[in-house]
Amino acid sequence: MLYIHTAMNTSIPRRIAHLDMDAFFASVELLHYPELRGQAVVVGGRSVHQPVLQPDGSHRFSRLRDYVGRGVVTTSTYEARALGIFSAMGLMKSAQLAPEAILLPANFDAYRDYSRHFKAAVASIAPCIEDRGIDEIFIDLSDIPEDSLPLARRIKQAVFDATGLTCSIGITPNKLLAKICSDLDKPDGITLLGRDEIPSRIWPLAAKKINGIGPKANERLAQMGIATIGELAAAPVERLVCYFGRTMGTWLHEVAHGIDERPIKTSREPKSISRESTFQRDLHAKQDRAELSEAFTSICLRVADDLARKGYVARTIGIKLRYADFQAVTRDITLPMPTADGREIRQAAGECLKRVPLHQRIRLLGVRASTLLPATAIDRQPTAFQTELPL
DNA sequence: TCTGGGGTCCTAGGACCC
DNA sequence: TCTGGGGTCCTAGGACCC
Repeated sequence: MLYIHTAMNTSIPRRIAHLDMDAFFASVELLHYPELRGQAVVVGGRSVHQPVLQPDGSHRFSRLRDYVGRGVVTTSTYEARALGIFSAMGLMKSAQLAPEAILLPANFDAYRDYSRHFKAAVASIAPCIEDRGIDEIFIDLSDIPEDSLPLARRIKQAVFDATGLTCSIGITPNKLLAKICSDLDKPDGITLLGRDEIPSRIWPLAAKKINGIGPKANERLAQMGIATIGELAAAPVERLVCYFGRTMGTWLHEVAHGIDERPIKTSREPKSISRESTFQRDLHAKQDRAELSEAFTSICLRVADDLARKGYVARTIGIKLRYADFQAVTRDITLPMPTADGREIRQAAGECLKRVPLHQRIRLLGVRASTLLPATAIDRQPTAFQTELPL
């Protein structure tokens, strides 16, 4: 029962790795600015704080205390984390904790480049890879005849040779445990774990270490007197179902026992493509109408551009607003025919906007395209549903 | 001076159909 | 006269992740 069916339909235990780049964005920046090594460095904010090249060839860097605006921390070096600065923290708040920390703007083109390189390096050793974003991957090592420790070392070396960057790897029987384990010995670590070690090494960990248990679920667990994964494992499944519903309750019970049979997905189709923008100041629908309208159109055109570049058309167009009080609302509309056209997207998004209250000032505006189809599959005929409609 | 941007998945109610 | 039941689509909101 501890085994899963592989593609060959034989029951062998899987060997799944999770690889996580160490402080990825910040580490890429340190490759470009090695003089910052050992310092508290923060990546984030709007790109108005580029380092300035001095006449003597050195760089003048912005400090956190100089930042003004609505940015958040994207990544920070381990030195900055030691000062209490973590991802998603407001920059203005982090400036209070570490005013002298160096602030660098995010350079996503460079990170994407390094991302491709580290993934290619891993693929040269282990090709069965699931993308988990720019800085992490799952790898199915089941079919590779090499012991886990030397294999992990070889993968880490390949990543370092290709990028100059370190990563941390967890190797376990499934994705859930691998994700937990890659975080246990960071940075530059390797963690191997077998099923028999779940009680001793997983159960003492906080429940929120499980991917999928966020702040809300953690708070509800705390109300039940559950803080660790072990306490979650000891809870009767009926009690969890009672608190969280059937789906979430049974899932919590399973993951606490280290059960996770999700396969490695080596490719997937996108479900939605979206763009959003937080304004530097909150805008009013009437007083700032021109500014708002221009931003709205620009966002729609960017979505259209993204659709075209990626080769998709969308049947559903939606908007997202965040008001000054941070409350968010969404509206969407499904079109009779899929589109990737900027004007049609702007038109549909405009219809959505009419259905939203606009007395409060607006902090954020976003546009989303969903129900995607490959552009090649479409000759812009009405869908079957439409053609069958009686006149 | 709080709180980015790009995603996925789940829930839930109503419409609509058989 | 207390009036099914299941399936799918559409819409809105929210939790969560990187």
